[in-house]
Amino acid sequence: MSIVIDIVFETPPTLPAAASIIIGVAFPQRVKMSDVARTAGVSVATVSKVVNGRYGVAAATVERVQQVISQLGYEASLGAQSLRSHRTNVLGILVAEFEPFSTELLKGASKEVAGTGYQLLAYSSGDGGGTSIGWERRSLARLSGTLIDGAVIVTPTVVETKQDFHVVAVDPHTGPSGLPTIDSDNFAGAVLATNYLLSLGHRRIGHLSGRPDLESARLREAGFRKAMADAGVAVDERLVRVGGFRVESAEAPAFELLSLPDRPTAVFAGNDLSAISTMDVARGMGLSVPDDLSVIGFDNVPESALVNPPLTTITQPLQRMGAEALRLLVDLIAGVERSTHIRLPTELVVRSSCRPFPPPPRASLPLTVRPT
Amino acid sequence: MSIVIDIVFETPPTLPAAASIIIGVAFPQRVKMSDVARTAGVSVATVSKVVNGRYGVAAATVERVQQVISQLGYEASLGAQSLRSHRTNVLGILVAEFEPFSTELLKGASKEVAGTGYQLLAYSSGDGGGTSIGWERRSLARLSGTLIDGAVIVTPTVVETKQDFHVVAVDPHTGPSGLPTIDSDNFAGAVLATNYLLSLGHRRIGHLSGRPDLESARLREAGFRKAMADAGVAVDERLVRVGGFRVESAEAPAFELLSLPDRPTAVFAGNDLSAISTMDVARGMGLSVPDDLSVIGFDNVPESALVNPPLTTITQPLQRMGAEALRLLVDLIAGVERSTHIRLPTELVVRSSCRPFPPPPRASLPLTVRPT
DNA sequence: AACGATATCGATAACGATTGACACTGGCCG
DNA sequence: CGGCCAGTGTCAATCGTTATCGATATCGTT
Repeated sequence: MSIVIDIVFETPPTLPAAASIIIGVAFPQRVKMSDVARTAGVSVATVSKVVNGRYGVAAATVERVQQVISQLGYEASLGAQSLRSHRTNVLGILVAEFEPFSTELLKGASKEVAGTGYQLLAYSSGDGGGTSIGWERRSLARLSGTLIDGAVIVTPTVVETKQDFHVVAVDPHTGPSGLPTIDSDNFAGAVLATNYLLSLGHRRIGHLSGRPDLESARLREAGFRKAMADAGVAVDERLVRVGGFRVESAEAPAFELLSLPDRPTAVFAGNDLSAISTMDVARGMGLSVPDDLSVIGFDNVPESALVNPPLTTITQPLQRMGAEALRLLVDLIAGVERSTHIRLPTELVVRSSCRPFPPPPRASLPLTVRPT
Repeated sequence: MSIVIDIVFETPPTLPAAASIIIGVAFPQRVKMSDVARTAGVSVATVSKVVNGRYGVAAATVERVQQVISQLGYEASLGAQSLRSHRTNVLGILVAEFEPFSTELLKGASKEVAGTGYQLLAYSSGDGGGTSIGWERRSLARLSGTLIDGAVIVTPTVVETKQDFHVVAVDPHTGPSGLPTIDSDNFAGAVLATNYLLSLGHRRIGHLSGRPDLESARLREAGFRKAMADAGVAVDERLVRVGGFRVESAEAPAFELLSLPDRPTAVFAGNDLSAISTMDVARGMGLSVPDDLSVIGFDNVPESALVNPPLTTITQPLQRMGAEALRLLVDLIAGVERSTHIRLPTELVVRSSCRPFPPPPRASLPLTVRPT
């Protein structure tokens, strides 16, 4: 009758048939190379040769072994394989936790990895709160040498380099020195953000800085100060606090900032998460964003467009950064000679979380009604 | 002078000092258990006992070994460890690729994993295009038994269960049968979406269905048909096409749909990515969304709010689904008796990609100007 | 027919960590 | 003073896979 009805009714006889064979019956145990060897009547060494396509196996044997492999659904154990051969064709992305920033990088890397022959393994140390430094080193120690052929590390603060193991850092501690690095122009972006607030008339501008151990956080604060100085506006140091780049860690300093007797009229948050946190805190204090307080963020994670009001922010091309990091890593492993530091540009994205100061006379509604 | 200035200037003497010791000098090689043993003057077996906190080591020896471990920065190789002990305290999330849907689940799972003692490993088979079925089985075969203690599989179509290995499926092929499953109320959500378009006056409504092998896609189409039938509107089968849940795979069918002589006035896309794709195609054909075409999606991935115009869609609580999946997996491993199927609710999120049909007379601007 | 040159395949030793079995060291008691 | 026991620590086997190298079979050549 209809194509789609057909699909709905035709699928069961095919797919579930295969599924029912497989579910819980066929391979109750993991099938290993020795199973394949026994079934095919050869030794595990021969199976290994077939799997890795090495020389010295008769065509007929290759055929038979491959038959058995696909029949039994054999797949090499990543753990055992890497333990022995130190080559897995898997690349790692090491993050402290999966938050918007790192998942955007992940999306970019995932697109880039297609066609390279590598697979992607993202590993979270589970150290979200940043309670212990050195998660990068620990994760790297656990996975490198075995399991992965190279790694992209997101916002590392301490990194060691090892022999024969390639690492690319995204937004690291030490800035563009030492490790191959991908970052964006944090300084210019911060100047952009601050100048935007200044151009709206704000003078009492607060800043929630990021984790002080990250180069990007320092550059953003430096850009903020530079723009303020160039505009001839003195920075009130009470308006500069450590926000820590996370929603939870930004709450207290944001509250302090907004509790000041002469609170800022605008806040440049070190990243989008702390900006979102600031907006929440402001709302909780009965302040309206942007009417009572302008807020600008940094990063342009997707979440920044989802909040109310949508956040004005500085965009860095996160997915592209992830893709560039992956490409750089692949090139390093392949031994390609190339530049090992890539800095991508930042841009201002105007949404709705900032208003001029002092506010224009509210004639009707702040939105200008355009004539037909 | 100020706290922040202090931090900025005080950090260099401390952190980089530590970094410079570590970078490229201290541990050129991976440090393994035998290194620790040699340095501490004991055997590897003793080191293993200390690491795993087993009985039979003198307090003084424990102390000394731990000293050496932290001094050398030893960390057990995940590969070797799992190969032998079959217990790693790492849980896997298996996805075909890292796109908005799976990364949202990842965020939710990442939050939930904190405090459970597990770490998270996300593995992408790299099979983005869905070219080969069975990526779930292959990934599972590669990682289970070794490396991970349990897995969350995202949108699997074929799954086998193994002994002593726990798997939770998110949005699977077979619906809530067989595996422990997390999904959302796809049918109700689709009815919601379709009724919304109907309530706006649309009658020629197209549908871009999802991957026909996913239960969620079938339920969404079924909900669409049910709502249409209940409203007494016949479904024009030429307006129902397979969109495949991905941006690229939706382009051709979207183009076909919009090229019809009597094209639909509204499209219910199977998910947000194909909705976004539809909007792109429409723009490319000179059609305005929502003036010439209303589009509604499904999922409410963050990207849906970023497009222009922001997409009206059905929200499913993706992060919560990821969190629930992880919690279910942890409970299963711990042997907790509990319900193994969780269905979460869906809701309509109205943004700007849908308009009434026929359009209201355009007096001035479509936005009503509210009196002061 | 006898020989060596290939082709094919299998036994074996790692890789790094875990673990049960076992050997050593004292101290203490009979 | 010998023996026994508790307390420590080491040996060796093992997980699943790969690399080396030796063993066997096959074949052509003279």
